[in-house]
Order: sequence, then C-alpha cells, then structure tokens
Amino acid sequence: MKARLTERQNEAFEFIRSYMRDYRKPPTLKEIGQALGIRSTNGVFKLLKALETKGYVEREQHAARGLRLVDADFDPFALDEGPPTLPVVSRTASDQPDALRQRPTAYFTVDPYFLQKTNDPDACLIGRAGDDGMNGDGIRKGDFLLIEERPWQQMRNGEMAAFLVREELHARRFILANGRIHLRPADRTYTEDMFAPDNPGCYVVGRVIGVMRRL
Amino acid sequence: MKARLTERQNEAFEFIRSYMRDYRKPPTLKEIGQALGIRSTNGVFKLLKALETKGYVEREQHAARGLRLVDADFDPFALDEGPPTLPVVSRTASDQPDALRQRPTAYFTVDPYFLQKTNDPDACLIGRAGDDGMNGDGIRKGDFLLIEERPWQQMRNGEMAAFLVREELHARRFILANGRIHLRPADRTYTEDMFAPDNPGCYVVGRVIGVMRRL
DNA sequence: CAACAATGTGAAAATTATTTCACCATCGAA
DNA sequence: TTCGATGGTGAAATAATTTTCACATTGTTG
Repeated sequence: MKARLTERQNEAFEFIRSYMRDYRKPPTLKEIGQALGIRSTNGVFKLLKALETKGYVEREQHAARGLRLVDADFDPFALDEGPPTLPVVSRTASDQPDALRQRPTAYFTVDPYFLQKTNDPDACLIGRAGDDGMNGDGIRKGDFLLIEERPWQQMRNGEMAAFLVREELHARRFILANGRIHLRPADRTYTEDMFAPDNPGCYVVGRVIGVMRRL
Repeated sequence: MKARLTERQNEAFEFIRSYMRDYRKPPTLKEIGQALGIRSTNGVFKLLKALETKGYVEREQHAARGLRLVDADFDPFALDEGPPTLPVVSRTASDQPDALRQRPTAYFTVDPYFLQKTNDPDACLIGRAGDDGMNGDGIRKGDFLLIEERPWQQMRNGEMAAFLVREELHARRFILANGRIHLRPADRTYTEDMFAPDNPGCYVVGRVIGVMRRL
C-alpha cells in the first residue's frame, strides 16, 4: 500500500501529471515552483524527494527533467490499460439473474476512482434505477447505478442495495431481520418490501457503490 | 506536404520517438548523439534544426529536452482515441475564475455518453457540490458535478448552474430576472441568493450536465 | 570547377537545471 | 515541551544541456 500524500504533495503530483499531459515531458523544479507558488527550488526539491520516498515518482539524479511517474494508473500516457469499461444492463426477470450480463445495452467507461472500494472491478456493472423510492438519498428514477455484484449473504445491514423485482431494478437499503430481507425506501410514499431470501420474485444483485446521472 | 527526411534525419527522428516511448520524456542532444554515433553535440544540433525546419519537431530554445513531436500520427502518446479525461477542480476564489483550471486535484475519465449534450468536451470540467442546497433535485454535498463552462449570458432560465461564492462551488437553478441573477435552491432551508451579474463575489461557472457520486 | 547542402569534429561559451547548505515556521505526536 | 515531519526562503555550488564558432568531408548540382 502506498503512503498517503499530503495536500501539498498531491498538488505537486497533480501538476506534474497535467504538465506531462500538456507538454509531453516532465517539468523542471522551477516550473513546478511557479505553478504552486514556491519561490525556492529547494522547496520543490523536498516535495519531490517526498514523492519519491513514497513511491509516486522516480528520479534520475542530476538529469534535467529527470522525473518519471511510477504508477501506470497515474500515467497520462499509459496505453496498456485504459480505464475499465462496465456493461450497462437492462431489464431482466428476477428469476433469471444470470441473464443480467447476457445482453448489455451499452458499455460505460468509469473512472477507477469510483471502483476503489471494490476488490474486483470485473464484478461490477451498471443498471438504471427503476423508481423514485430513494429520492431522499439522492437517487432518482433513471439514474445509473454502479453496482458491485454480491450475494445477499454478504450484504450488511444498512448498505445500499440494488435488486430486481419483476423485471425492474431498484435501489433500497438492505436490512436482514428475522431471516427475511427488508428493502427500505428513503421515501415514505413507497412501501418497504419484505422477502424470504429464496423468493424467486426478488433477486439482490449487489451493493450500490456509485451513482451517475446525465441532466 | 511535409518535406522528406534524409536517412540520417530519419534515424534521429525515429530514435527520438522510441526514446520518448520508453522514457516518457525527450532525449538530450548527447543521448541522441550516442545512439547515432555522433560525438559532437553540434552534429546533433544541426540534425534537429533540420527536423524543425521540415516541420517534424518543435523546439523550445535553450530548454533542457526542449523537444516536441509535431504530428500526432507520430506521437507515441497520442490519446486522440479513448474516452475524454476531465480535470477535477478544487476550491477557487470567485474573483479568480481563471485559477479554476490551474491546479486540478485529479483527472476523471468520463464516458462520452455524459458529454453528448455538449458541443465542446474541452470546455467541461468537474467540481464538487459544496452544500446540500439541491438535495431536492438529487444533488448532495460532495457530489461530483459535470460542468460545461459557459458565461452567464448564455445560460437559460431554469437550467442547473454551477457557481462560485467565496471559495465554494454550489449547484442552483439559474434564473435571470430584472437584470439580476437568482440562484434558486431546491431545498427551502437554503436561501435564494441574488447577485448583479458583475458582482465579483459570485461567478457562474456554467451548466451542470451530469452528476456522479461514490458511495 | 564553384556553390551548396548535409554531416561531422572539438572546444568553448552561455544557459538551464539540480543539488546542497544554513536557517526558519508550523503542526501533531510523544 | 521537545521532537520529527513538512514545507519554506535565499544563495551558492555543481552538473547537465544547449548554443555558437571555426573548420573539415562528402556528394550533388549548375
């Protein structure tokens, strides 16, 4: 695990990235200093040493612009792997959850930032909220839900869940009580549904880890 | 049509490309010389001048590694393809809107779908909602707002706008009435602000065309 | 042949860039 | 409070890099 950056170090790091993106070469200490408002190259020098120690950049001693971004994730030129692409799934019967990934209607590119809380980006997909039952939590009908697939046994109480009822996908808070799954809306005009885990009329797809909306 | 390169010039050019692909920065004259077996940096210097004259590279006078490949076809880093990457901007004073793009804290990859309603993806950036004033419209504090930069004169009444007050970014509905800009919250516990268009304490960044949230 | 462009050598000058040094301020943890 | 990590200033020492100069070789062209 990489050590965390301080705010200042992050500013320097992000400037380097944006500079390299624009100019196709690393910046000099002076240029970094000008961008961050540091008058002494030594101030920058120390920031860079910190970035190097923490493993964010590599430096070539004495070389002009002797800077390299270590992690390909941060490399604005890395072509090997682009950002992950996730399938956008459409209506699927709750008793045929396997059909979910069968015929995606589209693929969306998603920034890795939104997948950070996931172990496995391959287990993620995107669905659309089918109603306004979670308006109170800022999820509206038609929103794109970033879902990490996960069986109901691994869900924790209070987590935002995506599930299929009939042919529709909905977001609700997951609560397991007395051997039954409660799906609690944020809006009182919607009713709280309750299912036995093995009820084929309801299938918990997974945990909602992100929301995206086009206006 | 570009002038043709001599054999030697082509060798230099190809070396520069391969060097940049490997090291993510342009080579020095000495390095080029070593690769081509030229002992004098001046020999290399002349080759580069020829490449510049013929329009294959651009050079920044006196700058260390001040080399740029002109044609994107030859650019080993060309990113023309692939989803657009937008800057994530941080707090900025409302009277210095130009500083907005100066020091992005990060870059996000965004699926083109979310930019379809824009003419110019380059005019787009990402900011974070600074308060809960638009909860009623499904925008919560900390949400990532996809913003199309646009001067207030081009905004239409009722559109979702992003604007800076003090150092914070907020989302509100834009309403121009009686020569004054009204910024209307969706939540009544927030007050509707009103500004003269030239008030330096308030800067309309643009139109909000998307929302993203990580849970 | 004379003129010219392309390519070189070698060295010195000019400029840019990194590194080090001494010293200072702030902040959070021991 | 003392300490270490962080982030700075300013100046000076090194080192790297580009640029210029004088001169030479080769091959092509008029």
